[in-house]
Amino acid sequence: MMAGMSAPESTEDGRALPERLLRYPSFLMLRLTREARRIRAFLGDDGLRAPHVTVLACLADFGPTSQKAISDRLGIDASDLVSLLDDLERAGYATRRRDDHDRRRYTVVLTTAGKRALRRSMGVAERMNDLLLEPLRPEEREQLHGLLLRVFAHHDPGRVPESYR
Amino acid sequence: MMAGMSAPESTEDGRALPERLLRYPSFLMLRLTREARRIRAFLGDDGLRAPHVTVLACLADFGPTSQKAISDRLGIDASDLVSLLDDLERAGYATRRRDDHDRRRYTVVLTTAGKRALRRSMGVAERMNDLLLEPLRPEEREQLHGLLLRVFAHHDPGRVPESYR
DNA sequence: CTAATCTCAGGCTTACTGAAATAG
DNA sequence: CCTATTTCAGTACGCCTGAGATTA
Repeated sequence: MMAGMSAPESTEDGRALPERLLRYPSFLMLRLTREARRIRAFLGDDGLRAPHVTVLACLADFGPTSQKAISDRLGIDASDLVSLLDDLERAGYATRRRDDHDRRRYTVVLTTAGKRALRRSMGVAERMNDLLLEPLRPEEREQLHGLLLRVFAHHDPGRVPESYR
Repeated sequence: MMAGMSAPESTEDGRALPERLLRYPSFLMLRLTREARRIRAFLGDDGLRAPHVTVLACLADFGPTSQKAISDRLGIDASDLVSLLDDLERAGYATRRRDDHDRRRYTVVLTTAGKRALRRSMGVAERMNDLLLEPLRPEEREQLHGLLLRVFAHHDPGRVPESYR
């Protein structure tokens, strides 16, 4: 029938979200993580997703470690870590070596190619961050970051190193 | 062998995350949405998850609408909406009525029980918000909310009604 | 014998794609 | 004939549980 029948909202805008939801920072963060994922996909896929990069950063910053130690540090389940490391190993970014002192353990080591991949990924993260926080001035970005960090540190004490506030 | 062998990090703390990741608001938001989910689970499960509540709020604020209109407004895929509405209908919180003017459409209506359920859910959301933002003072919470809202409005123009900044 | 580490199988949620059925 | 709405089937991800295999 008529095309505009279902959209009498030229001013009302049929895309507005319920205000009672917009009031909650947790709701906004949920939607913004969706946006961040979209931006990251747009910037180009190097085959690495967020958890992969997290693991690479862990290996780079804290050196070769067992899978259990990675799991504890990152809060990634040990069983999920298996396939992540399979991916990284297949791509040549990390290797598993048996620990001779405790043969139950593997020692995971970052390769040279892995370091390169991490550097590239951090470049993408930087551009994504710029796009995501585009409307904020530098001091506002710092403000946002500081508030989020305080909230996070409150719920996950120990995950934020002393040196980093 | 020795129990403390794998934890020589009394000061180093084996749970610290890589600083280069903590620098990114998007990383912190990702971890905080995990925390929010945990808090919500802790507060008690009324069987409704976040998307269910979002749909209820949509119906309450904008009245009876077609599934397509809900999908467009909330950015929830139409195919995913099907099972959500199945859940809500089964719980007696919403009903589907054939649209007589366009029999392809259903008109989704919020029931009285649905309004009650929404009120309860918003109560849970309020307590979750309090727990999540515990370390922040009221004016800091307002600051955080304002910053997140501006970022969100920038990426999803039209989703934030004019009346709501 | 008990416990720790790694692995596999599988469930459940969110987000998405493609296609069928019905109706305009 | 082509399009719109709802629905279903199936994929992939993140998060979680439970259990097996190997080793301490």
